[in-house]
Amino acid sequence: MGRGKIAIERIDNTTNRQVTFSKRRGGLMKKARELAILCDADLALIVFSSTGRLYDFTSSSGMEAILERYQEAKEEHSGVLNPSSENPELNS
Amino acid sequence: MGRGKIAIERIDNTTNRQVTFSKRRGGLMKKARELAILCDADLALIVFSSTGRLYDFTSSSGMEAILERYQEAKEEHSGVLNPSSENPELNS
DNA sequence: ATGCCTATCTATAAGCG
DNA sequence: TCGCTTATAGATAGGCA
Repeated sequence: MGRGKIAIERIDNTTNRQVTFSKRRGGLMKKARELAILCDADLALIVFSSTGRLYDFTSSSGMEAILERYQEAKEEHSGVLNPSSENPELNS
Repeated sequence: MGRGKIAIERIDNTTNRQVTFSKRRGGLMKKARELAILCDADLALIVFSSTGRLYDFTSSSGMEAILERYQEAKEEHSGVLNPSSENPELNS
């Protein structure tokens, strides 16, 4: 999106890469926030720039809660088949 | 984006919310992947739908590595001030 | 309830000051 | 090198098969 299209491959020019990182990071964070609100989703986004800087975003429940939930989901995935003791609002 | 614009607030209609979730989740994952490639960023994205389903994406280094790195970064944040032993390619 | 389509709305690549 | 601007590529809301 922009005056010209670009290929999805590493941007070699450092300045340009950092500018693009800054712009796209913002856009990604915004999209993440919108998804969380619009669809009532619980999410976490962790980003490290190529210079090693950390940026993150999480929906209301917070990083710790989401990471815990992630670990639980992974455990279920590899063992438990009927997680009936959770999801009080699992409808549809 | 779309035939009409929408407000960023929870979508009440369940069907519509799930359709939107599916579409936007895909878009978010794509953007995350593009950011990782274009800007050589290391990132992790964890998403739980409102029905409790898990979706995730990580750049090449993988979820475990990124979560470890996240914890380390957090520790540094609250103590170490000069992480000079890293970033071999920190030029700008 | 799905998947594909496209008119519109957004994000953003280049430019400009 | 740094924001702010704007033309254009890209995402997607609502439709339709």
